[in-house]
Amino acid sequence: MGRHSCCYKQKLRKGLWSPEEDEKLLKHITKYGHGCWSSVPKLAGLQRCGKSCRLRWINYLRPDLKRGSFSQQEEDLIIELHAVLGNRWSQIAAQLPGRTDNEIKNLWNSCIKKKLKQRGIDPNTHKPLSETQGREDKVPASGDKTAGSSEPKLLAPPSGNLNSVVPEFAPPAMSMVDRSNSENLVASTKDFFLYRFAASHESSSSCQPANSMDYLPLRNSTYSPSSSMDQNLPLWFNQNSRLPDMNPELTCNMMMTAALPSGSRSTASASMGLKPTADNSSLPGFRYLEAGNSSNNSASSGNSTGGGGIELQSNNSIYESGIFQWSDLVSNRQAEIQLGGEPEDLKWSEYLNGTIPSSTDLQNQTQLLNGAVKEENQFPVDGLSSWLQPPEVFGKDFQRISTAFKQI
DNA sequence: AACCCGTCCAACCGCGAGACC
DNA sequence: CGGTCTCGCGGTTGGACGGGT
Repeated sequence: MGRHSCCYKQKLRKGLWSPEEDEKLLKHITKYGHGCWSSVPKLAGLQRCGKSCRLRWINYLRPDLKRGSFSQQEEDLIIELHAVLGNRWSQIAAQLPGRTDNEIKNLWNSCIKKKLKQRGIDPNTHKPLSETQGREDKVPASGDKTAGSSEPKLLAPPSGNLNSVVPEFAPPAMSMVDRSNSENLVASTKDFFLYRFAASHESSSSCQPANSMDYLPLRNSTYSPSSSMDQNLPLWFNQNSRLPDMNPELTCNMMMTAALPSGSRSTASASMGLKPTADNSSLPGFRYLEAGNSSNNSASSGNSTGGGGIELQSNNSIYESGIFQWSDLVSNRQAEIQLGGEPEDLKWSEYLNGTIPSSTDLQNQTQLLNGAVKEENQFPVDGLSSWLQPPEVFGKDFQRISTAFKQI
């Protein structure tokens, strides 16, 4: 390990990028892709290190970047995600389409922190300042990577009262599976995080990882203004990720029931090998799911309202029990989603497909849900997929959560 | 006009992790 | 199995900018 080799090289430019440099980099990457970043500057004729080129591309030149100030919805989402994820800016950024981790980090440090403090909330713990002031001197200095806010909330909820952080959260776990009391305590907290992941990933209508095209936004509010809530709930799973050491059935049930409204329930298999393709990525109501690897599964078409969602087969649906009220859960989100950025949504679709989704997509969706799901690691999007790499957001986080709860 | 100061943000730095040899 | 390379992440820095004096 050690320092990046490029750091030793001489005669490399540093500092702000000139328009000419931007143009060179942009032309090179759009034409050839980045491949190995260390070779990019040489091939592009830039006096920069590969690291610098990568950063410039990710933070500035990438075509899917959203420009302009953050909306209130985006800020709220950042705060919520930070409460759960801590300073994992890249993962927070993955929930905010077109935004970079750097951008979000800057926003947090320069703006959101202040706002939270003005509201009497500790930005590190998301608790009222009055609660945390006594312990303020014990907060590790920034730079201590082993502590602070970067990993604080996986072993314990951000506050004693989950609802204080996620007001709409209603722990569904107790009614879902018959567990012992001790298990319930762990499971309810675990459910909270699983729920938070599902919820946070459906929380934005433009739920699209910022730096990847391997995860497509499964949203249709853009295309179907009168769509019901279920259509607005994209759910993301890394097709490469699994949920190690967790009961897959329970996990799947929780994830899916938390993510889908009762009105949209149809059945699908516990093994969601469904992956986004250029064709299905923009399908209304279609959700990209993967929760495991079991074999005896099939997806079936949904006859749900407004385009159909899919849900894991569940013997213990919390919806059927009537305990978990979807409408309460999603009401805030729905408002957010419907207020969400239409231009960006359209941009994504156009960007990926070159067209705006038509009604034929609905037919495609049905076909897909009937089992004609094509497995693809990278869907072809006119070469774009070759230089946009998938994040490991879910794989890492589920593993972290799983590990964390194993320790409880 | 000149200076100071605070804010914002692009870019850099150092490190961990994984791939590869 | 250890060394090297590459990538990606999070923390930090420094310059541009704007407002106040």
